[in-house]
Amino acid sequence: MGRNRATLADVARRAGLSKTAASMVLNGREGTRLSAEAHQRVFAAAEELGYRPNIAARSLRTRKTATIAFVSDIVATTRFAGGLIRGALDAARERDHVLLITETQGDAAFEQYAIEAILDRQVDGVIYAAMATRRLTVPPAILGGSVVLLNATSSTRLPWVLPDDQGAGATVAETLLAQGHRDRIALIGRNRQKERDPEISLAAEARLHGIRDALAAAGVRPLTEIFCPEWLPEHGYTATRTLLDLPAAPSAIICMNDRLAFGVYQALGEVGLTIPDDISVISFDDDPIAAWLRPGLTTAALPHEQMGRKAVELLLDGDDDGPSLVPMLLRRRQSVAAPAGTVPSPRPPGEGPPAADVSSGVAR
Amino acid sequence: MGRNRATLADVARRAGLSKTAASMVLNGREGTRLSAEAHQRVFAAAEELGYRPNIAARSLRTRKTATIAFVSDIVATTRFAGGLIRGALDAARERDHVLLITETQGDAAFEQYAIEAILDRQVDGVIYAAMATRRLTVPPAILGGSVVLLNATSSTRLPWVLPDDQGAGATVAETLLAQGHRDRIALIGRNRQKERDPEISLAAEARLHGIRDALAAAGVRPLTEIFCPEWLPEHGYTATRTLLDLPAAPSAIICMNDRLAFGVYQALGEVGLTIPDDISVISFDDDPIAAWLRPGLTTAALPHEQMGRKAVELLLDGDDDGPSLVPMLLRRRQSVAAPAGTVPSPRPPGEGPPAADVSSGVAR
DNA sequence: CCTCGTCGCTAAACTGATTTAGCAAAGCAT
DNA sequence: ATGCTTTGCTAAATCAGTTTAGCGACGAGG
Repeated sequence: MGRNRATLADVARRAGLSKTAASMVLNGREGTRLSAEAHQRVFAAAEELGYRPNIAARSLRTRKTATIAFVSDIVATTRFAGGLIRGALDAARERDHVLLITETQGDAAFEQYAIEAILDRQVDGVIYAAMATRRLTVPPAILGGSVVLLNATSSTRLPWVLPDDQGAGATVAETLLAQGHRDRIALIGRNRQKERDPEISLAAEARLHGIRDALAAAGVRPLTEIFCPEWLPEHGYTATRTLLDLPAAPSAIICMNDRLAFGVYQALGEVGLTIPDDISVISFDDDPIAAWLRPGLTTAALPHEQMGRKAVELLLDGDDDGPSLVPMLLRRRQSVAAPAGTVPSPRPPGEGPPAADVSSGVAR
Repeated sequence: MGRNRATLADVARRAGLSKTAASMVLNGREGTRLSAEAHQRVFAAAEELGYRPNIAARSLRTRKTATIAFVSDIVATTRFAGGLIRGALDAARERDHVLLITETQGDAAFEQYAIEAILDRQVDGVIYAAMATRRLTVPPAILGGSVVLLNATSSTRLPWVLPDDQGAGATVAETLLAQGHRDRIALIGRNRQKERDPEISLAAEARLHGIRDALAAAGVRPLTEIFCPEWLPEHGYTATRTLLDLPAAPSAIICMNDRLAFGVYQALGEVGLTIPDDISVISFDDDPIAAWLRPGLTTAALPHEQMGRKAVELLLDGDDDGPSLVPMLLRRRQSVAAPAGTVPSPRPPGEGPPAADVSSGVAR
């Protein structure tokens, strides 16, 4: 692999010039006074030899490696990681960079290893990513270089990229309101721990706020809010059973994530309630299951790919250092309808949804 | 980041020895005649200075980078990728290596970019991975070095790592047989394309063979085999509706993967059939949804993590070049029971499953 | 004709490691 | 005392680039 590759010296020799000249031409150095003809000859020689610079040699001198480290607590192994990595990968490729991936798994020793591996390889920058949107502590050792936090914030003053969970909360609430739901909107997935401890989650509080504020703006309060120890299907299931035992039946359920919603579907199915005719369900994340459920689950999508992309852009381009809240678009499927017994607001065919602006999930 | 790191020269100076001596000591070179005291001094100096070698400089000389490229068609962005990457990451870390990740997305230009990036960085080896278990074509440019195929085979003579789909097929069939299912076992997910074209899938045919052979060994033939254009929940759903319209009702359904099984659950739920009391369901993959379904889906798990690990081991250790079929263990949950109207074979508590050897999913 | 500046280019230093070739001193045999 | 080997260590080359310093030729101005 890579045996007998042409070196810069080979190119220079073939072009009849010095290594210096060849280097300058190939690097497009300004202000050099090399003739147009010299340029031609170098380019031709490089082309003919299929010359590719040796990155090790180059970075020995320049301390640049065209490599970005992607360090995550555990993200690389999660189903959510895909988008994050893919976006970063794409953006990196566009900038002729490559991604070095490591995982700390929340283990101090592993983190130490990752840091050293990164430092040893003199990466040009570090993307420090978290699986769950949260606040984390960045190891001081890497603070010397450029670092971008992905799906995370930190007490350190560092650029970060987060999904706009609060905006998504508003979008979700407004979507239900637009359909005519008002006083019978239930909320599943309240969780004190997640809401209070930013080291665990930033999403819980933000989503809750977005929902509450949007409802309040319409003069509405949630009918019930059910707490869940975790955001897994089983908890959505039991929460729904609890909910259905309550005297007042909800017309719509907002779930704090899609896995909860899956549990809601299961519970509703068991008691013979139909989505969305009897109850609407709406949620967050756009987990793959959202598309697989019947009926398809309407949900505010985590923009993982754009987030990964953005992180690389912040790291490498640096220019765009505005707010890095990435909007979460609402993926409209079939789980939301007007409340039962309501005449849906008239909507002539082909005129689009009644609250089109809401569906765009604008960042705030 | 990594400013003013101590160099080998610094260590040598502090130890009062030459760079040569320091280098040899730190690399644990045999046959050097450096005194025990010299060793001590070098180690002490390196320790005191927090010396870490500059990898660029080292690999310029040695052409080794302690870096492995993980090239995939699209695997890095899939939910299935997690385990593959995590296993590789772990095994790489144990061997003091790091992973460089690229994705070709099946695009020739991207693949070209990935190859060049890899060659430029002089990685020590390449893991070429596929999302779906299949046969693929390895770009000749990387054949000069060491390459291991992960979740894929190739016409090129290269070591590969595959899940033991055929063994899993047998395990699955035998599990149903052990429960007393015989002549009413239906199969959902036949697919001519997948079964015939190894470039699309190697799993379909292997699983089918495993199932058929195990059933045949018990003198049983599948009751019905339903074809599906894809292996998605909706296809499992419609396949089940079709199945239920047939005169003979199945006692158990084997699905070619978990997403199909999800569709089966949906269809069965709609018509009011209970799993496993009315019908048993069993499947392949151990997709996250398998655990979320109610009842939990019994399924032969794709051993992604072990596969990723194995790939690195083959690449770096090389010694173990035996068959790299990684067994797929059966994840026993609650979706399989004895057929309705059957007295379950007596099984005293605490004695383990009736066919314990089957449950271990031995590779074959 | 001399000096100075610009043009077009190059030699050599430098990056930080590994590795080859070999040197000085000590030990040993003759 | 002399020659040979072994011991313990080092100078210098090398990897493949980038970068600094500067050289020779030429033209213009005085």
